[in-house]
Amino acid sequence: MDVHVGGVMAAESGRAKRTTYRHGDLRNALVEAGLELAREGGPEAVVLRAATRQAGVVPNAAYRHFADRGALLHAVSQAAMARLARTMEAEQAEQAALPPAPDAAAAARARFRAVGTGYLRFAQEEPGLFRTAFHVPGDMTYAADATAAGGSGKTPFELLGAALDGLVENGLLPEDRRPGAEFLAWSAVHGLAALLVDGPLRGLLPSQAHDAGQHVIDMIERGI
Amino acid sequence: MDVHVGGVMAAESGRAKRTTYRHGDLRNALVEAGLELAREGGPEAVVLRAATRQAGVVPNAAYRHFADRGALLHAVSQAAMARLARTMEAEQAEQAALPPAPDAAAAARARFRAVGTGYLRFAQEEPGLFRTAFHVPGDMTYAADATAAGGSGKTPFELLGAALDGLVENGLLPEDRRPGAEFLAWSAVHGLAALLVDGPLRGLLPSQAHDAGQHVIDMIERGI
DNA sequence: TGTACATCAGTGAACGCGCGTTCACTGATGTAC
DNA sequence: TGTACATCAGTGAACGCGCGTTCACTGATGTAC
Repeated sequence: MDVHVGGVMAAESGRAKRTTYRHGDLRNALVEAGLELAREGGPEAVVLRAATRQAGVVPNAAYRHFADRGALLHAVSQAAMARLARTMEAEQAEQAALPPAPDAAAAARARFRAVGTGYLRFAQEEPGLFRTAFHVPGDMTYAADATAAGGSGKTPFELLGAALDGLVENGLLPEDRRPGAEFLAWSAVHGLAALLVDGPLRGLLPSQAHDAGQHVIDMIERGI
Repeated sequence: MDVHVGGVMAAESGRAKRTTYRHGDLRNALVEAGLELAREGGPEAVVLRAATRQAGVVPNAAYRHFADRGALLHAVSQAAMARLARTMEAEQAEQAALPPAPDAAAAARARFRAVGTGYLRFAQEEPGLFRTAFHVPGDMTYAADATAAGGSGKTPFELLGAALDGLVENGLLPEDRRPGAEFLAWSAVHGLAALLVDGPLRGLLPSQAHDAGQHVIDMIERGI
């Protein structure tokens, strides 16, 4: 039941064992290994030797694909950000599919709330990846960095912007309040996420965390 | 111009040089050294050997006062939290002293806003300490941990709670909105802090960051 | 007031560890003739 | 279609590093008589 990928024998789980001298897709394998490490230990756990070990390769082989450990970590961080984007997109899709077709304003509002709900869900389900996504900041705010985007080609920040635009278009947010609104919404949701992931709210049950998330999003809708 | 502290010769800056066999106040010196390390490198920089080096002592001397590196880091984290509390208290005191005596409601509101402003000021001025304060979460939410408190004996979380109580007492916050309000306010302010310290808003100028903070606090007042 | 002694804070030397990174290499792959 | 060769992905061995932690020790301090 092994799967061949360019000369790689990948057991269905655990580390790969190669049958060929060449690996074939080492760069991706290292990023994937890095994600696995980050999932459990956050950015500090993205250790070059551990990643190569998991890819079934000698440590210095990584240097064919990354300048140094920082470059690997950066790639992993971008990949984690892309996963965040995908979770947000999935949440939006789910919300859109669920109930009987509502009016356009209700749909825009649901899309906005799904942005926050998806963000929080990702933080709770994948705290290690969440922390890793935000570890190498760069400028993901403005740049449309494709490697940090989800299926729609939008980064998390761009998804939020689009949702806010939807609120304005449907008269749910006055146009003069639009500028800078992403930072207000983002701060509130990101803060709850940080408190849940790292901080003193770490012990909350998933249902409690969900409720807290809905309350925070309520506050944003009122206060934005 | 050296100052004697229990047999310790402390140069006005830099690392201490002892004249006596005994140090006299090593526990405090290690926490202080840890704070200095954390200030520049966050929690990861709180390295046992570096702290003892800075205290002018052999590495294993630390084990007279801390069970292991984690215990030292925890103490440093608590100390950082206490500094956060003091910054918030200082901000409140400043606000209270400034303008002509306003009515009680305005004072309560100013005290509330000062909680957030002080929190954000600390995050910007001392990002390393801010990250360190939140690195070992424990349960500072509920426990009145004296070592994490400021001059008033209140932890940051308790300062926020008291400010919210003040809003209720002065009719600025409906009583039925009070429960859980600290988590809404905290999330929003903490999120902006995290984005400023670690995240994509890291490059903001102090004045821009201040404006963003005031907007977030405005949102909280509206949406809470 | 003076001496003997217990306490325990800090010393000195050493350990094993995993890390990132370097070097000169080997051998599979794809291209040119 | 078959052979020679350049390319470059992965190997193997080694390095120096700072780390946390352990051990048996030494000597300053404070207390009991």
